Amino acid sequence: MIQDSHTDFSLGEVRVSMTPQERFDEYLQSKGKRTTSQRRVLVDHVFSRHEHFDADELIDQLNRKARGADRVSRATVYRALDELVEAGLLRKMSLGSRSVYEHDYGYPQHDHLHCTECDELIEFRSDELLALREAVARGYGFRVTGHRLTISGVCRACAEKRHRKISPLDLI
Amino acid sequence: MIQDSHTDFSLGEVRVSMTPQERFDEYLQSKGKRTTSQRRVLVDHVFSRHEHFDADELIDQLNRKARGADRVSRATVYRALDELVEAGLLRKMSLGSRSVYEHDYGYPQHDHLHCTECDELIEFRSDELLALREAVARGYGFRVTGHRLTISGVCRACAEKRHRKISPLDLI
DNA sequence: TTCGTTGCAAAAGTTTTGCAACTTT
DNA sequence: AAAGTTGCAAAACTTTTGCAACGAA
Repeated sequence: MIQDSHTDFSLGEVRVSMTPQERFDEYLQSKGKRTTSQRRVLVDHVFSRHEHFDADELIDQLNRKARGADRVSRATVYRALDELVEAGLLRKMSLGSRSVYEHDYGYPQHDHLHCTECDELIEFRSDELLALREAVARGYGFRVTGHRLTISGVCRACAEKRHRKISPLDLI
Repeated sequence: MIQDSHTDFSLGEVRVSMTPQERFDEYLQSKGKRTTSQRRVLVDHVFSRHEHFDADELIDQLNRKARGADRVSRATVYRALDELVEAGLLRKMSLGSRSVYEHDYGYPQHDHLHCTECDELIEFRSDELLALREAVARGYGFRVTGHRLTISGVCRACAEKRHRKISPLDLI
């Protein structure tokens, strides 16, 4: 996970010159905040996989992993997630009642297909969309800082599951 | 607000042949539900203006309007909002901690520019986006049912406000 | 009369916060 | 030592729900 900082570091596709840990430390320093074992454990865990997660899942995973000395409390997780978002390491989105987080640092800009049956999030990239958002914004004198597109529907797997359950005759 | 049902009814741009009230009644009937004074008051109020609103705002407005006999309780407002969404009259989105609602029935498909300073929502339409979403989905064998795009940034008014406060010299 | 509806208050679910004890710098 | 951080429990918020009284069909 942690590498010599002179080497480029790859998470997904974008190459960056610091590990998430290093980048977070930098953020903390710049804010007069401190590097603690809780923050280290949390960042390490969050960037060891590239899945979407919510606060509750993260809390569970951390508790299962480290029941001992460096447990991270619920409150601390929420506080750290806010910091990671502010530091630009994570992106937050609301997908249901809970907020969902995903990697931002070292990960390319993308949007999502959201399957409303199984809740899976499929990522996709579209440069056209970036052009479109600029074109729209220009028309309103709007200064864009970002966007979020979620296309909802049914993923291939769930569509197939349905077909197996519903006989073709039922569809007439 | 209420018109002869043989006349077309216009809310925004799309012409429909029933008032929201009529359409809601139809939905209620089809579900074996009943037309009550609370539901009438609520639908009437919601479709008397074309703004985005959340449950709390709506409850306040209704209480201010009708303090007397046909008050609508908090619980009933939440229950009715769910029904209006299911009936296709309203669309629900989560923009912060609260859910925000907007007209769906009789109103054209659109997306939003969201100003992060003043929270204003500016609506826009883009046919290109509809094409884009189909193209993307096709690539994943995904069956689209809808989408939501929110472009965030700073609206013209807020950008100007900033300029007035910050002298050009500060920007160097 | 039957059965859906309402209002209330309590409950639920997620996130935030006050505070005393504890760590990092 | 000074100042930020943690964990806990309580609080804050939004939304949902059980239930008895009420109202529509």
